[in-house]
Amino acid sequence: MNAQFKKGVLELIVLESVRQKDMYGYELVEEVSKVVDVNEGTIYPLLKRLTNERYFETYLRESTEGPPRKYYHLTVAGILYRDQLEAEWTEFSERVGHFLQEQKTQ
Amino acid sequence: MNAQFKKGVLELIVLESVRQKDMYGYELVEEVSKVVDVNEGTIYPLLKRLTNERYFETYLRESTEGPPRKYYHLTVAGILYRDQLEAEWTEFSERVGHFLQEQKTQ
DNA sequence: ACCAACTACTTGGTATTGTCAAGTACTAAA
DNA sequence: TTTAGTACTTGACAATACCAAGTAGTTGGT
Repeated sequence: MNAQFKKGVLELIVLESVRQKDMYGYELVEEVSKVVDVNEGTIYPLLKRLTNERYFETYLRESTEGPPRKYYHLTVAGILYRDQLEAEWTEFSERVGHFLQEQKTQ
Repeated sequence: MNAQFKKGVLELIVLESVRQKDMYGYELVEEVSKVVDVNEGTIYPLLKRLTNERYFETYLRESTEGPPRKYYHLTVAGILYRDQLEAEWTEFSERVGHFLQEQKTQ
C-alpha cells in the first residue's frame, strides 16, 4: 500500500476508533490494521502526540494476558478535533474523486 | 487544508493532469491548485522526481509571455504508474470511507 | 524450573514528501 | 524604467510513517 496516502488519515482512524470506546495501543494496532496496514512503531508515537495535544487522556488497567494496558480516552477537545478532521478528509477525498472523474469523461 | 492528506495524492493529480495534455510547471501549479492548494516549491521538485523516475519526458518551447516553458509529457511507464496509483488511491479512500461510515452506524 | 509464544509498550534512526522563503530571469505594459 | 506577470530553481525545514531492536509481563508446555 502507498505509505504516503496514510499521512494524516491514520490520525483520523485512531481518533474515530477511540471515540467508539476506550482502547489501548496494542488493540489499536490490530483495529487500525483492519482498515490500513500499520505497525506499532507508527501507532505508539501517534498516541503519544495526540495525548500531548490533550486529545486523549490515559489510564492504566491490569490485564490477565500480559503487562498492564494503557487505555486512551477521547477528551472533549479530541472529539472536536476528530469532527474537524473528518470534515476535512471528506471534503478532500471528494475533491480528488471529482477531479479523477472529470478527467475520465474528457 | 490538512497538509498531510496531500502526501502521495499530489503525485496522482499531477500525473493525471499531464495525461490529458503536455503541461509546463507553472501551468500545473495553477491546474492542481483548482483541486488542492499547492505552491511552486512543491510542484517543481515533484516534477523533477517523476522525470528522474522516467515517468515524464521534457522539452522546451518558447513563450510570448515570458521565459521558455519546460513541458512535461507522460511516458508509457508513467501511464502505467498513474493507473496503478489511481487504483491504489481509489481502494484506499473507499476503505477509509467505509470505516467512517461503519463507525457512524454503531 | 525453563523456554517459547503472545501481549504490551518504548526508542532511535531513517525515508518521503510537502512548505517556506528567497533568488534568478524573461516579457509586456504603464 | 519600473511594475506585474510568467517561469523555474534551490536550500533549510517540518511532519509523519517505517523499520528494527529492546524491555517486560503472562501463560502454557516440557
